[in-house]
Amino acid sequence: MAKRGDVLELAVLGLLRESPLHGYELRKRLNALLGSFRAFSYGSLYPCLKSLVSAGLLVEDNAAADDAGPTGTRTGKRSRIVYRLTADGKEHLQELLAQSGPAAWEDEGFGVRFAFFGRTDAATRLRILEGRRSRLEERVDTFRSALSRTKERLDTYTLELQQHGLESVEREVRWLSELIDDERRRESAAPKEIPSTGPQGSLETR
Amino acid sequence: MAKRGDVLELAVLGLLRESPLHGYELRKRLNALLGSFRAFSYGSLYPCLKSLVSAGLLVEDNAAADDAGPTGTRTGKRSRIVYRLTADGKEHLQELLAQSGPAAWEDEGFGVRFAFFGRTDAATRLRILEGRRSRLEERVDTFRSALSRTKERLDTYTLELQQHGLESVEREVRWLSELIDDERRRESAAPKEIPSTGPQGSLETR
DNA sequence: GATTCGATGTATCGTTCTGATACATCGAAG
DNA sequence: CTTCGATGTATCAGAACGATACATCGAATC
Repeated sequence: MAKRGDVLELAVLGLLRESPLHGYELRKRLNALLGSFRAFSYGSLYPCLKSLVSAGLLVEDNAAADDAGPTGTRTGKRSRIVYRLTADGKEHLQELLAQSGPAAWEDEGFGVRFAFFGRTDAATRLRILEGRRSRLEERVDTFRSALSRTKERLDTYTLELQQHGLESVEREVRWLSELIDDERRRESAAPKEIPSTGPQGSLETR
Repeated sequence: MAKRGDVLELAVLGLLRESPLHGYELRKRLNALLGSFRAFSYGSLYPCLKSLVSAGLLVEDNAAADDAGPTGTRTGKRSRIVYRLTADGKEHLQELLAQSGPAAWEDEGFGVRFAFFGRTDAATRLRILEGRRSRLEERVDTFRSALSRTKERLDTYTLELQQHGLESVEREVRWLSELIDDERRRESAAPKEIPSTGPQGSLETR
């Protein structure tokens, strides 16, 4: 199925869920949000926006009323195309966020899914985190065995690179484990409802 | 200038420097070597091989003589196209490995460069490592300031994601610093020549 | 001893993505 | 008053991807 494009679609819908935005601002937030592992160009953003509009998930809105920009109040008359989420769009977003299969924990999709966990229900969050973790664990196994097989005839720098890559993934696994523990703690604290304020301040919703 | 394709080219030349290989095996080693941060498909490998052949850096070799494969001795008559580095190819590879500009320390190129550090001279290694480190340090600064600016109005999970991304880059910087220290130690131990056996066993050549 | 199956092996093709660029307006600096 | 960088929309040639087709091999399964 589709891969790359789906990620962009989800990211756009997720960002527009907060507030309507125009292309330029959208791209900035996109790359600020996912900056550590992904970047999008206009060449993919604009086509994506168009297809979302024609699918009825977004509408273009040429107004230029209020803008919570850095400084200065925007007063009208700029030629900016503001994109806004429709009801269908919101629904579609919720459907995407409710997915908890491989699409949600593979490399391409996980980051964006995680960024919008605030709109994802607890059970789905947990499933995605665990899926992601086992995915990475199997990658660790693959790497480790490949490493022990070829360790002897490997160049020093190659070896160092492999080792570092392996440790990066292991670190990722530990991170996920902590997140999973947090989720579990919160779940047992409020078995079917989201707590308004958790007892400890490590992870709480807004 | 060219970006993506250059990486593949360098990786292919670097791998073939060790021994002639056919496409399938080449791709496997490619993804084993760079697996932690990059994957190539046949759709890019074969065109790359062709262009390298027509540029005279590689020659096709339809023999099937010896093969240091996992088990079993290959005895002839398989339809495999083995690629071998020409003299021009070796020269070109050395030129590429001697580069120590931005191309060598940006995200795309660094990994491959590092993997072939065994064939790169000490001064170039050091320059690349330092370039890479300062590149990542400035990224850390960007991230950190963006984070402190938006920390308050950020979703918990988004914040967690940013934090984790930031820590990943910081870890990378520490790794590079260690490597740089090692290089410096070795350089001062043998100011213009590569030592055959270093006094401590952290990093030595083959 | 026939058959299934996964690994090996070469190759291409439609779709998607990128990097570059063009073009235009704005605010601030000099 | 003009230069410059940030903002803003948009497109295009070329590159890369994922999928797929096709074929042979070794080893199991029955």
